Amino acid sequence: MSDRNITAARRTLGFLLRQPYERMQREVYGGLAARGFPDIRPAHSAVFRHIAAGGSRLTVLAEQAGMTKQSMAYLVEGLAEGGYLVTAPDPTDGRARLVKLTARGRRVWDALIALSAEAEARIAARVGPARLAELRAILEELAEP
Amino acid sequence: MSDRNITAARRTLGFLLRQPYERMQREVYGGLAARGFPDIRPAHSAVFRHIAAGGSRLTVLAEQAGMTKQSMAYLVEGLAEGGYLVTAPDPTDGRARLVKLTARGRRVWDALIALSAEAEARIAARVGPARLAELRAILEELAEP
DNA sequence: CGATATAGACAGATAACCTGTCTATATGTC
DNA sequence: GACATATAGACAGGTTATCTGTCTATATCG
Repeated sequence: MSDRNITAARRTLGFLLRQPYERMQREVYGGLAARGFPDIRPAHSAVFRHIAAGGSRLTVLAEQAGMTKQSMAYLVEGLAEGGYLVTAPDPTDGRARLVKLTARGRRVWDALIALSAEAEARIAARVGPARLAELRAILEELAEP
Repeated sequence: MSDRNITAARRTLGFLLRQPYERMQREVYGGLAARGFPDIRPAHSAVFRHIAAGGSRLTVLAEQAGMTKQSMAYLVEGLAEGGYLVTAPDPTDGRARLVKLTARGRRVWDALIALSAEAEARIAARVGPARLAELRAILEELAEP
């Protein structure tokens, strides 16, 4: 009734992908806020996802996340202010600085993984573990090259 | 090597959902630009997706899209400037205006549907139609309540 | 050593949202 | 019909997450 256009055209795959993605995002970042990290936002995952144990260069992080150095610098700056990261000069290159997680940052990373797993478990509870595994397999296949 | 963290934790479902979603988005809106609609951006789909044939009220569009009236007004304003929409007073309510697609707006809608179908067909070509149908079925199931 | 490339800082812009407030118009109640 | 309340949307202003362009300091290569 309200969505005459959509149902006539049926829902696009993009729309169908976005719904659970955004739902998971709300659940995960809501959970993070509830666990005492209210200033961690979805965009920050670009940092957490790629940062190496021994620290990473801004430029490398930006490249891995597929964004500009400036954008990454903005995200890193916010996280550093919140005490999730520290930066130190790179001893092997005077131009560079290494960005490293603090203990607090590592706790966020752990929480992020745990909350994602919980959200995924809720999906398994809804559609069954087999369907979830199928979904995962297809998405992994799509992610490949 | 670079993604030690991620592979250790394996890729989150959220991450796996986002990749094809963003890819489709790039393909669809890139295609739209190539077809002569370079000023249509992903956010505008919130308007196209919900607008009724006879015109819709701003407030209704905002509600259907899950955003504020102000945000919807911003999107509608841009589309009206581009000649994709017109607004007219609602004859049944002096406070309201009806937002309607122009012929140009309808061409965008058609292109949006066609380009989404093409993107989906490319996925079918990669993973096979059966896998795509499975993906769609699971996502539809997740979208339900 | 000098030319060129790279790391990241600084300045400024834009898109896509948000909250809060205000006016005009409707609507339901007495 | 008057008045209280609700609704439609405009106006002002803020934030987040990106971008481009430019600049300096440091490296590296020939």
